[in-house]
Amino acid sequence: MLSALSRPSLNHLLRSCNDAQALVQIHAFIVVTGSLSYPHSSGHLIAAYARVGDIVAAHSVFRTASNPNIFTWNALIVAHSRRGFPDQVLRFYRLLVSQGRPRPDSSTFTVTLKACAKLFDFRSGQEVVAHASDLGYSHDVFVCSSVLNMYAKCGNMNDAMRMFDEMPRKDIVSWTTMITGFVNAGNPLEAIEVYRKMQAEGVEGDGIVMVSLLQACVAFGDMGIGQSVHGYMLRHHIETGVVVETSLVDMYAKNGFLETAHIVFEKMSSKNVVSWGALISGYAQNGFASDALWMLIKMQEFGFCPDSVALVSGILACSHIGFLKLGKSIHGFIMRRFDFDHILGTAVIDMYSKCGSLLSARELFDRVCARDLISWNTMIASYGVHGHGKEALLTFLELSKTELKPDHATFASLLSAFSHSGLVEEGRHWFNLMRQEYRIDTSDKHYVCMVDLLARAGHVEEAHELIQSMPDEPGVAVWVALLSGCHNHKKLELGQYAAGKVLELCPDDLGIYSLVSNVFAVAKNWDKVVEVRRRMKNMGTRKVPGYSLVEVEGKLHAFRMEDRSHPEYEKIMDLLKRLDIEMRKLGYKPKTEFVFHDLDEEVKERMLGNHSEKLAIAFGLLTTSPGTRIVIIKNLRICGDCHDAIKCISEIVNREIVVRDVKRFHHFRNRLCSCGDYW
DNA sequence: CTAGGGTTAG
Repeated sequence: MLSALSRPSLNHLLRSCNDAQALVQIHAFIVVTGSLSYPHSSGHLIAAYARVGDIVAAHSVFRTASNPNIFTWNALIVAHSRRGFPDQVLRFYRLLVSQGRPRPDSSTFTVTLKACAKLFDFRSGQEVVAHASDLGYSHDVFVCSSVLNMYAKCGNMNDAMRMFDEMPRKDIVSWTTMITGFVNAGNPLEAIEVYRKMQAEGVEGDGIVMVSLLQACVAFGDMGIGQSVHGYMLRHHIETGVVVETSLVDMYAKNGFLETAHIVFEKMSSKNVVSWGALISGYAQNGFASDALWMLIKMQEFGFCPDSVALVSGILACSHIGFLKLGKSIHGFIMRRFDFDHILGTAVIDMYSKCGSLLSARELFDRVCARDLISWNTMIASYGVHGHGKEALLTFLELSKTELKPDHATFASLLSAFSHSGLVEEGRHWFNLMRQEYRIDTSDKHYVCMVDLLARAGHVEEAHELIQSMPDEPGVAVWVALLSGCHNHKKLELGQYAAGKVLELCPDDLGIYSLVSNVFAVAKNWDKVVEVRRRMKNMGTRKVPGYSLVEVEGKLHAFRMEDRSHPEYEKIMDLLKRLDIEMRKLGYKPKTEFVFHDLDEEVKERMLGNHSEKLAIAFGLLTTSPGTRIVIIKNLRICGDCHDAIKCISEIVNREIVVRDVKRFHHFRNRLCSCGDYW
């Protein structure tokens, strides 16, 4: 004969049970001894089943409970909340309310309000708030901070603030709710302001508050505040866990301090996939592709399976360096393990496009069901950078047939596609429609596209008039667009005016200075030429070294200008020498004006011949079979001489050559180039 | 006697 346990010891047993099998036995024991009728015991049993992940068993206990009290109900509702089923929380809350008994208590309301917040369901939230206040919970700190959070998550910071001000007692949770609310509303200044008030009232921040503050620093883009938060945490011995430390890693990474981010990461007491994801995305977003990919491998060596965030960052890194082979294999990994969501799908589409495989990008775009506006924008932009303006427009028209509404980014991509393809009429037409029909505010970006489009086609006066009609002060890119158009069409007067504007705005791109200097040189304005040259010399230290990447048999090969370190250097130079002879027969003349040093013509020619893209192409020709297409990824803008040279090379060797520079793709096939002049 | 605030991505 079994004897029943006392109520406290039974409840204690249930609370400490974390093993599914043991729980089943305890359950059987409870049933046999008839202890289920103890108050709270069925609640504890439900909670225990929820803890071990058996929501079905939790349900059945609830159903068989003879007289469920509020504790039993709460146990079931909390079980759904913990397992991430906010809609079920709401469902059982409504069921409870419709029965009229037992009376919901403070916990019922807090959990339900949290569910509304998660679902961004403001209407249900208001319903719950009304009910809670009817039952006299308007001053309950727990209920109040849940209401604050519900308002904040539903984007209603005004109501949240009003209620917060009226709260007689505030605790650390209600303060934090307001701080994070403002951070998420994109108002980091207000968030920091609330924190200051909290401090002034003598409430000391905890780890969670620090997380919010670090996020505020990221949103604010202020490294100084971030570091002082870190310092404060150390001085005040604020308890840190994975989440807090991950936020620190993220803060340093997003501000571009990858070394510090890595040190903090290494020192973490424990790490999880999110910590890895924060560091990897930091590397990927700051252009440190190889570090991102290295850490993606490392995390697996440490036993972590990459989540979609880490994979998206890996994909992003591949896009950066044109690593198609690895991008493809990550794509495969995703297909085996995940369903495509919007973000994964868009990242992979973008990767194919950026690695030169526009067709694969489109194919995936058509196959993936998870498409949102950003996916469409990405596809339109992909056509644009590849110089397929017509297809960009067709895709835009397809988008128009969906429920999605094109935004400023859609039009930026579309207009840019027109400008890269020389579709002047379309550009004018859609620019006007954008403003008049779609009511989208024009930004600097849109003007850059339009000025570029018009000026490139020779309509420099119209482009200038457009600039003069701009509501805000035009940025340097707008003037550069006008300048390059004037340069191409030998409009010297306006060109020099635009050049002056460009110089005023101090761009940090050497290529732009060379364009400026060129315009003055053509106009025989030698004083200005000398001045520009002097400024170029002064910024020599800020020069980014140029490099080109080419993928051969799944391996990336990097070349820098005059890079003699490559084992095949002799063969590469030999091939380039032989090509040079053929190129000259086709009328190629080295454009020595693209060497910005005062040197002999002969030396300049030799320097041009050593440009990284030429080395990479020669290596590609030597190592791939005839007829294969060669894709080059360049970190700077392709130079005008290389542009001419590659046109000829493509014809001589009968290969399709694709060069991606910072702005767009240049497709070369048999002396045709999809983008006209190199600018 | 439980419940409310927190980390990474296109």
